[in-house]
Amino acid sequence: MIGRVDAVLGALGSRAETLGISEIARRTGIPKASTSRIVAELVEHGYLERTDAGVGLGLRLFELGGRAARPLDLRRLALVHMADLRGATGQTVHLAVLEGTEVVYIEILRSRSTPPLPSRVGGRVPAYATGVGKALLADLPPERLEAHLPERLVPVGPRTVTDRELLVRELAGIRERRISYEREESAPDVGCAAVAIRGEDGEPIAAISVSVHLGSADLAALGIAVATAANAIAREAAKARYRGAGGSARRRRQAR
Amino acid sequence: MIGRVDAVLGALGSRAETLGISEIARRTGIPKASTSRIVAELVEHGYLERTDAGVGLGLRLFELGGRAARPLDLRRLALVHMADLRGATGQTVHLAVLEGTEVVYIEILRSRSTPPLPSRVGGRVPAYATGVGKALLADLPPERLEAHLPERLVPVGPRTVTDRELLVRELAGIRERRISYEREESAPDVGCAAVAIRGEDGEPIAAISVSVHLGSADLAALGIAVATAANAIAREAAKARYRGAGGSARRRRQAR
DNA sequence: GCATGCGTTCCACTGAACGAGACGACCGCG
DNA sequence: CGCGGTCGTCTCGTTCAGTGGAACGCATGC
Repeated sequence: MIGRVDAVLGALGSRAETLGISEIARRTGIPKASTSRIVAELVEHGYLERTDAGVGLGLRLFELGGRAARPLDLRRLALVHMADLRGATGQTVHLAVLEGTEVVYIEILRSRSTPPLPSRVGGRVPAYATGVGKALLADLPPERLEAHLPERLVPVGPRTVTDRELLVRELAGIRERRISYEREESAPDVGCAAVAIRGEDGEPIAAISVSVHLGSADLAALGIAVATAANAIAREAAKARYRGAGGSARRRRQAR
Repeated sequence: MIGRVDAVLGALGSRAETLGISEIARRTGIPKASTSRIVAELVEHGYLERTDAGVGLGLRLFELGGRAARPLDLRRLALVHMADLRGATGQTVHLAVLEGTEVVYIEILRSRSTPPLPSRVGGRVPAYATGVGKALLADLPPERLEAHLPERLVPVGPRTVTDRELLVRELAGIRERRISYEREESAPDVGCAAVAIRGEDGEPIAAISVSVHLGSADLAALGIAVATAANAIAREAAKARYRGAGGSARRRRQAR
């Protein structure tokens, strides 16, 4: 049942649109009568809303979304340091987490000096094609890397690395030097320096980055500033005993 | 089933905390075994996350929340005008919608000149105790007002109007002059001028306000600026054929 | 060791969820 | 205007997904 609810919500959330019952049914593969019933119940509870143009995601999600634990925690830890970094560099600053094979943007402090970026708070981009994503992938133990790479590396931007071996080698380099660079891998004309942030247990919990017009700034110099901010956030996380999400067996063992 | 899911999500969202299964069960009245199963399924789909401290709302809600139709639409219509208003007044600007007996804040552009406000994007406050709420209540047809007032008007701030007749009379005055004022009804030391924004069909779709230290500014003068911004937003809404949420019978009739 | 509380799993039960089909409303087209 | 197609909702017999009490292992405190 929750799978069906998720499918309906996902159909409406994938492109922030309103759809009719029949179209939702087509997209989710759920029969029309069932779709109608599920939608009616979701509307009743505020998760969906009816408009003249069809059904859209409802205010209840907006309210609950603002209370999601990880964004709240990470923002609390990172926001002042992000603002510091934006102040120091004059560029757009991102905070993102790794989720499956993608990064989800938690917070974006925008600057006019940076080109318009396709990134969106709450949005997802394939991790391998972004600076923050590569920083996070590089910080994983090698045996866990495979789970976070899709089978095929599809081009996202003009210079996305789609060769798996090349990418793995790049990640090894990032692991060594800790700073990840992106050059037009996710969007044209965009460069970026990113660093993973570690939680109390040394595991990566998020990554922070500065984005620029490619070629307009020295990425290596920016990388040092980003690493500085990442360290400050990591220290806050350690102080708060913060470790991100996941009650996994691995973490359970370490805690006991 | 969706009612139970909503109860679980609501228990975790009401105070942005993490809880154990047993505590969720106690708060929702759902038996522990069922709670455990529902939680497991919600975790599997990303709506909840497990941490060391318990279960919290998950990233999926964060992602979907950012795609809720009404906040997206209203922000698109209102954001530049809100920024204009903040620029002109130097104060914090709110955008809110009426939902049941409460307002939900859609966007808040904060200013340092305004005292720290308890309002929060995605948060709820009783409508009768806020400037934006009273503006929206006043703009309702009288026969629909009762549905948006709670049985008992509970004090929220030091000067909340808790006498029903007094409030109804005040709403009538707001209906006449259109500008709603708030003086410490929702929080101490806070004054506010607010105006309802109408959609294409003339129905109230949201309200916009400026908040100040009470006594630090002329609320009537601010009210005129707020009305100016509300008009501009209403014009955008009309241009976009925007009418807010609700596929009600009343609206259906007018559309045909 | 005992008591208490936690979270998970099991399993018999049942009623909530299910989907095919019907139907009225609406729309576009000839 | 009639027809065909699509929409969203409702009906109803079916069934299986969801349910909750009980059991259980684990952790904690006394």
